Amino acid sequence: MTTRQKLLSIFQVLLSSFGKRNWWPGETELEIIVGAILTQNTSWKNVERAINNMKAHGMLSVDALQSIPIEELEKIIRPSGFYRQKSARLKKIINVLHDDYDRSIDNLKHYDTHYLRKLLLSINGIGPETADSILLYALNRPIFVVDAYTKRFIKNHGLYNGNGNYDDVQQYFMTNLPLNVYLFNEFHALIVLLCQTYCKKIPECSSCILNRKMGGL
DNA sequence: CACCAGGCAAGTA
DNA sequence: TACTTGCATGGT
Repeated sequence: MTTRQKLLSIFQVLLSSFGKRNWWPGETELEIIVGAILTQNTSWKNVERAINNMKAHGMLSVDALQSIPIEELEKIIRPSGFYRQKSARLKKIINVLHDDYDRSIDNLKHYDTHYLRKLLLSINGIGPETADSILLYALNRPIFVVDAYTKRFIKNHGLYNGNGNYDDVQQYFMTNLPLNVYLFNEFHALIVLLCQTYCKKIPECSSCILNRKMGGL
């Protein structure tokens, strides 16, 4: 069984067990970008509070975020934690959109994925996971998102024995799977749900659904 | 009470 | 290069 076959069969088990996750929660591309920053080391529940506050204040537009004083933005996103850092980070990415890309996320769509990843990573406060989440979930690019759950998942199930470095883990998935937006979208979301449900801690997840349905792989 | 959550950057050795 | 620390709220 090749790695590709193994990963695809895992994906099928997760999909049939949990169903489509339909990520990313969010009505617009900007809301997805905002959520990607607000969820940095933060539970999604708290991010929802912050985003709801933003909606109530009409803050989910490039122009509104460009205009609002940072002190006001801090108050609005406070429930998401790290609000001083995150308000500054939101301001930085909005400044790039506003000043360099004509206030429109649509204009980003003309650029290739590699260029956009470099652009996102050049913005202070956007690291690899946030950049890749934006690329996959807001801009529909075939980029595999790696997070703490992904690393826990491959470690717990003995799928990959590298050093756990972000780029290496990402390459493990991207060289062993077809570069498909739908696949990467659902796979990442399903890994998150799997870990939230079963694989709470490294190194054991004996009750994990994969162990039961696939004989421990 | 301690520990964690859909990270990142800056500082240290 | 590889590790440590600060950032901050809300839930368990």
